[in-house]
Amino acid sequence: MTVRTRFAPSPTGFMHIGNLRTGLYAYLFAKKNNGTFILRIEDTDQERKVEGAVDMIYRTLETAGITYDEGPDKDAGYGPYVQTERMGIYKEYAEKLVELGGAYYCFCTKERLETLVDENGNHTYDKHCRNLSEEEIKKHLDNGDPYVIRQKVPENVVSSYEDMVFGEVSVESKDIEDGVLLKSDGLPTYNFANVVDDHLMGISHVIRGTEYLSSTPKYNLIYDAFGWERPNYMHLMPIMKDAQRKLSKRYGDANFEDFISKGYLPEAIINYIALLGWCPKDNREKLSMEELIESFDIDGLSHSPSIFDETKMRWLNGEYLKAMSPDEFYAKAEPWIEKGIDGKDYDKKEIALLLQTRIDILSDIPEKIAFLNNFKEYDTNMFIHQKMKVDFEVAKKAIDIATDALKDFDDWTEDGIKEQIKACAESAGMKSGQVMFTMRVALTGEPVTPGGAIEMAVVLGKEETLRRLAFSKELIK
RNA sequence: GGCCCGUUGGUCAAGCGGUUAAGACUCCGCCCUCUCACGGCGGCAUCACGAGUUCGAGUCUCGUACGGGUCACCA
Repeated sequence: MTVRTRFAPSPTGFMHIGNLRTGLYAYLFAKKNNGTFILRIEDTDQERKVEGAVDMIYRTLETAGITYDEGPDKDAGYGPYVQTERMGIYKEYAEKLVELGGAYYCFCTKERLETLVDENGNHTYDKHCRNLSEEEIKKHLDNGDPYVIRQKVPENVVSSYEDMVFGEVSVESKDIEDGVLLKSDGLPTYNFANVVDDHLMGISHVIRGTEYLSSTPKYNLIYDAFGWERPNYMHLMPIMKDAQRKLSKRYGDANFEDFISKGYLPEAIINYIALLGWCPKDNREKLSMEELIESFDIDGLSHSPSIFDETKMRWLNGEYLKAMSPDEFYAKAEPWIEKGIDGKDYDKKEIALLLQTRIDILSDIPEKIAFLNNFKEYDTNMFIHQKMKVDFEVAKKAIDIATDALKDFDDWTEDGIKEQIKACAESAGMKSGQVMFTMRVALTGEPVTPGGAIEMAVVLGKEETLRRLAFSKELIK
């Protein structure tokens, strides 16, 4: 069987993580089965359309590494791939369905429809126009009366199908409404456009959110009425913000681009969301796109919603950062380091080396190195260290030792400085650890730094190192 | 409310009738160590509840509770 899957987002804003995951799974499933992955833009809802949203979809898929084989700009004979460019098609098929007995004209007014509300406030259609005679229909049509075309749901049948994730799903036809297929403005509803497009585009596997799980039998009835082959279905549980709420655009940072600008790597985001609702057979946690394709299987799909946990995504991102070569990491980190040192003349490569194992996301960088261009009065209590046996007296002595050791010293390398400090500490009768601890604080004014005293001295350079030592000495007094 | 779907630690989750109920994140402790981090080792903590089927149930069935979805000329 030729596998053809599709991702059909609506251009109504930025690309939401949950939505992206649906696209990812459709992509993985297609690639796993040597199939074709198709992008279709579902923009029939003109009211919710957002300017620039289509570009956002392209951009997101590209940086996420999800490449479609067919789409608006890659027509393989099934186009157009944008629903508003397919408008003529739907009306034609809706009329065809009427001929086939699977749909009918409905001339009910909005006012009449509004009176049809059940005790729970839900709209229900009473099939008023289902059995209009040929003459009545013709009369309305000739009058130019506005109309919609509704699905003619067969009576007393049970529509069921085998969902690839949930197994058998069935719904009785009495629970299915004669829904609108073609609106009075001549445009199709999602329900209809979706079926027609999926069929015409030869979609073999429909992969989408569970919100469609219970309406799928209704769509199947349309396939049946046309005499079309039904596709296979895979419904996906949503990604949640917490136990009750779906991840929502309103909470701000649930979209792909935001995470990218916060310093997440696209591959880490993809990896993480792939694992939300799916688990590979071997339980691996870090997988590249190729590995995801290789190990993707339906068995691993979850039957229950998953809560999005940014803490874990941070961790995963950190793993990706650590796995990079120093050069790769530097390329990614450089702009953030620049931001942190604010134009000061420090060796950015050296700084990158210190940072690589100490951050989870790139945006952690500026804060971690702020002390480099911001060194002023600090709390001297930092010098007091029980375990190290350092107090103010020891600290002053240690600073003196360090200063003396370095003021005429020129081998400004890690090894060089380290040996020099060690030697001088010992000959002064002090533990090198005490000197280095003190020196680290004296050089940074921070309780926590991305590296020890020696590394800090190397990054700061000789001149700045001596200046800060002197400054700290004064401060302790 | 009707219908549909679901429920394993705080979170992601493995598990497909017999397990000491994996693993990961988080958190805590220890080791390493000039702070932190990395790395290594260890720890806390889970089968929603009740019946049934069975020699045996997280795994099967049925109820209950809880959660989600859906009932539009939105997608």
